Amino acid sequence: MLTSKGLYDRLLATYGPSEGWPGNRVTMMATAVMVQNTAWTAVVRAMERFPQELTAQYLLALPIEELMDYIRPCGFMRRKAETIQTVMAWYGRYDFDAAQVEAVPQERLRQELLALKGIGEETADVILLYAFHKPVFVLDAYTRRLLSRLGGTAQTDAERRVWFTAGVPEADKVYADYHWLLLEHGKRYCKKRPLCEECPLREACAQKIQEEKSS
DNA sequence: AGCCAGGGTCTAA
DNA sequence: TTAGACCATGGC
Repeated sequence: MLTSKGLYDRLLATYGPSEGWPGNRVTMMATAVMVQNTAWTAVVRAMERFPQELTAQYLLALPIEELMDYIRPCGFMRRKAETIQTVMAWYGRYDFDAAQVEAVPQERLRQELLALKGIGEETADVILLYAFHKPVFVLDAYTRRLLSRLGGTAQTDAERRVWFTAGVPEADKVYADYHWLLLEHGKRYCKKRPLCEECPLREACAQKIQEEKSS
């Protein structure tokens, strides 16, 4: 079976280096909430509805109904509007100063984020990685699906994390690129089974594809 | 026309 | 502790 490093190299060669999560830190955190169980195109449409650039202070000062209206295209607007303000209030505990946040150990930050209503493991990890440059490997629907199709036998997220991080430099830049590459790949191929014929990873997935055909 | 997106929370058993 | 309902909207 393909190794994690092999997969990373293959994806990098295919799609090139990532452009990272778009927007400044605050935009990044807000869009991380907006994209929960939502297509990225909806997030883009929501961002276009805001009358100005996002800052933490602006988002905190917005009446909740107004914030809900801006993010409407993303769905789950009641919950997400509340969560966005909750995250910004959390950022306020550090005086909206990224350097202060980054000075805190990764695991403690993770616990703080997980304690916020509306922030689960994936969103917490994405914020740690892309907003505060902590070396966290992010697991999401795409990475789980792809690992399974490669023939991975990991049953839990802990096991999946071990597989993905083995043999790969433990650096936020690498994890960020890797996560982004997995998404780029997943959006193009793994969602649509017929496209497997032209997928750059088709040999690596061959066994799984065969199993599906025969069932 | 229905299915599902880069999830998370709450509740019931 | 785990499965299932629910949250809302838009793209395809």
